[in-house]
Amino acid sequence: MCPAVLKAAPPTLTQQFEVQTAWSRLAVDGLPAAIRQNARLFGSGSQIVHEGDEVPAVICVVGGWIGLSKSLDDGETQLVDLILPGEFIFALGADRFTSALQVEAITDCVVATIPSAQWTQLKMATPELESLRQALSGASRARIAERMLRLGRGSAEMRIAHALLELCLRLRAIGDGADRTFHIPLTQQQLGEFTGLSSVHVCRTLRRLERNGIIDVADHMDVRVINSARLAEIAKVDLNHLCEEILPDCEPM
Amino acid sequence: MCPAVLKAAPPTLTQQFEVQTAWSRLAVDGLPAAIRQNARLFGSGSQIVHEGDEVPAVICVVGGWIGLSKSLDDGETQLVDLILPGEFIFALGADRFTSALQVEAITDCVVATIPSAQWTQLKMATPELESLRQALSGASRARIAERMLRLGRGSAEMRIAHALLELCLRLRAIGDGADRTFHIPLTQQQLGEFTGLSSVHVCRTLRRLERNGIIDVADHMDVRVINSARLAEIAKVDLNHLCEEILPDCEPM
DNA sequence: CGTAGGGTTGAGAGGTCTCAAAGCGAGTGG
DNA sequence: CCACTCGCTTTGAGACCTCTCAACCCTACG
Repeated sequence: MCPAVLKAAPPTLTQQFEVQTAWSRLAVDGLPAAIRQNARLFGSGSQIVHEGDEVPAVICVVGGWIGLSKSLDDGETQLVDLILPGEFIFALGADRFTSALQVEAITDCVVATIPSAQWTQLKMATPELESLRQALSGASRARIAERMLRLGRGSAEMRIAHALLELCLRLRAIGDGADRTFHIPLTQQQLGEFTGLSSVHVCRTLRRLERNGIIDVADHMDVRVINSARLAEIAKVDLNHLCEEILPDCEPM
Repeated sequence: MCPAVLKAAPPTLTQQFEVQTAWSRLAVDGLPAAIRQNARLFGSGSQIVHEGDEVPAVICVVGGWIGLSKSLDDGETQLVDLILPGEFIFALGADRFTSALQVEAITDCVVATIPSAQWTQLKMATPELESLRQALSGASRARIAERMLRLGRGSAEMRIAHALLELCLRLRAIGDGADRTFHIPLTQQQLGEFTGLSSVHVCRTLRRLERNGIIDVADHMDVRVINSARLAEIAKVDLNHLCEEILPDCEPM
């Protein structure tokens, strides 16, 4: 079920660096090399770091979607954050050796895990990496807070609407989902784990939004936002504000 | 309602440094001085950083409880994290100028906000500060993930039980709440904002736990955990594991 | 003594969950 | 090429949990 690592990263991986990201615009010489050197391919569903594993200092997602999750013993799972291409994962645990979160490949993906020692070296060479870390982990924290607010206080509709808008903005930021059409590589079950809903209720909620002409969902989560103003209203978000908050840099939609 | 800053920190503040913390055990010469220099007293309810404000690099909580929260326009609020004496707040926003969270004094408290420039200097002088940052922000992230899991998937009882255990452990770690008796300076309303419940339901849930002989709650949140094994079972936590995860260093209870 | 801010308790409404069954599409082996 | 299976989606029905509203109590405080 979980084919572990597929294979060492093939040379073509370099092409994936074309994703426009915060760090690709930074003049950080060592970083691309370090990423290239550590990049590996993971099959969808495979664990990149197990909960409790020794963890690398930084995990760079080059291509594909990563999920950070946490589970109860009975299997109930919460997707705490989704990491998209161009984003990094920092500070997985309280000590530097144990991960508090499970890091799983949602889709097939290319990921570079950078060991602490190497990261320290890189930071010596390029102090800008510190601002990069700050920007990316701040953005992650902001996203999580925003989601947590709706998890604690919002309706199913609000949570779904918010999740769709968040993902739409983030995808746009990496050059995907222009014209507010995009694919979400999650099952309704996983979207439920992300929003704290049962898969059944995710389905109902999506269809209600669709019936009301706010979005359109085709085969397996091909989403088109038809009425983004209305969707933002349901999600109770200010799009401009959300954008500034959850993206390292941005323009509104 | 919100008396802003009460006054500049009086000399007696130094006494509050007695709290045993991760960083007090670190040989970091510059830090206590920097904290003393920037420490101020805030009255309960006052804003330390407003959502959207320019933010300091680090906020050090010397005494009292701080709440990090996020609100919807209609006033619905989620307490994303609670910061206790000895803990620091890092990386409030995606850019370094805008806070994604509201930072509010829950009780009267002593807080030192360290500007970016000074923090950078301190880090130059004492590289260990980097591990400190990593430990503390990792712990915060772990706590948030743990809570988010229960927010998304758990019952009211599980959330309350977890919150009580988390706070009990964290208080014990700073020398408070030995014998599993401790005071939580939150109203039931605020505990509801922390756990994603209405204040009414917080009340009912606490009383149910009390009726079942698991905890005892006296005037205004003086909590005594009577049956910690049962409470952990309800919270679905492994105390040892939780301890390692959410505290920078620890012993189980 | 009156007021205000919590806490407690009840009743009813509503949202979300679970269980269950059926539909659909892609991949597989006959 | 067709059955078959498997995973995912869709829909219905009923149960259950939590919310809201509302009243009352209690304590601290002016």
